Amino acid sequence: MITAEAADMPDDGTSRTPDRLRRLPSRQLSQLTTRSDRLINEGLARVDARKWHYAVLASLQEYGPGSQAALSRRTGIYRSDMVGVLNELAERDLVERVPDPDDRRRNIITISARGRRRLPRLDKVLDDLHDELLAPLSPAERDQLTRLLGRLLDYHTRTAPPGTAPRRAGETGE
Amino acid sequence: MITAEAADMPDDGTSRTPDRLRRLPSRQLSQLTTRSDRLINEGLARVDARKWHYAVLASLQEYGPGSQAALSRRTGIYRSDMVGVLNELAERDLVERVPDPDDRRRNIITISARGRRRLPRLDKVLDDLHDELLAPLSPAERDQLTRLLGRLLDYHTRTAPPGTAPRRAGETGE
DNA sequence: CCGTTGCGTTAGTCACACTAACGATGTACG
DNA sequence: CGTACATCGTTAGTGTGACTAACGCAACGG
Repeated sequence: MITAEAADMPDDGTSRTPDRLRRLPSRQLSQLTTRSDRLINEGLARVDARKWHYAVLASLQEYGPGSQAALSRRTGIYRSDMVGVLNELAERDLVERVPDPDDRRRNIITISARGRRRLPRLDKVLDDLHDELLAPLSPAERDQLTRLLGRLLDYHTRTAPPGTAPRRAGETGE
Repeated sequence: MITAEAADMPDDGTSRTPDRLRRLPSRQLSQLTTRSDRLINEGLARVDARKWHYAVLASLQEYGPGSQAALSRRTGIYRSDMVGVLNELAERDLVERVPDPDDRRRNIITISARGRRRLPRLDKVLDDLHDELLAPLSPAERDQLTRLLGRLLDYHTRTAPPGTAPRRAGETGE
């Protein structure tokens, strides 16, 4: 009783997603992430921010100033991409980038007063956005979800730290 | 007692992710999805498949043959991208693409014998990959997770069907 | 002194989601 | 019956995110 083609319900298949796909966690994750990312990006764009901005500002606030490389490690943003993010933040006077006198390779990034003021504002925006994201879930369920995700994330960040490159495997056709 | 900079634990910040970020569901989702996607893509690549292949084959198996547009709707793959996916599947003789005599705009896509044989193989591969993906969770927890994700997905697919374009909002700088 | 390692930066790759526009066809309606 | 509109398959292109490669420079370590 899986297919619904020969029966009396005329189903050209236009209807909806196959069962095999609907319950596939990897698929649920990527679909939901697509929605989530869109929601967050749009919301942050409305206040002229991006999620990387928040990540960097939060990191500076919690751990204090640091080099770009350190920031990269804290936030998970690649150091190649960090350059641009810091440019954007500096343009907006949310951080200051000054050369480290003790190690002339480094820049030291500091959160500015303006950046410090910005952070709670972004907290609020994100909070509201997550309210929309998690709308159908009760507080307890939201908690469950973040705990489950947290555990998975822990597991996978331990076993596969970034830099573990994606393999390109056997291509038969083409 | 939030920051750990002035105390006795020398924390250049290289350590780890700020708390604000770690518990952010949207962030957990995208990070986990990155890992998940990598895992799945690599796993499928090893058997010369991609997730879209699976999606299309599963859809054909469950709902029977259909036009490319119908397949798009079932799988969530955009019809612009469906072209390429079907090319790949046809190259591998997993589907057949024949013009619909009743509607000359349409192609009718049918799963081939080979495709039908392929599907359980992919089921197995995906099953194993999900075992790795969800490794730290008990069966009950895995179930919880998929139910929570399912509900969120339901909610957001109802309220924001694809085609709801991402807004590009006020850019002050640049 | 020299090799390695870390830093900031530039440039480029690949996949994904999505838009725009096209020509050919089908459908509805006045 | 004709014409406006919708749908189909297809091509091309956009923006973002994650990531690699390579660079020149500076620091560290033997």
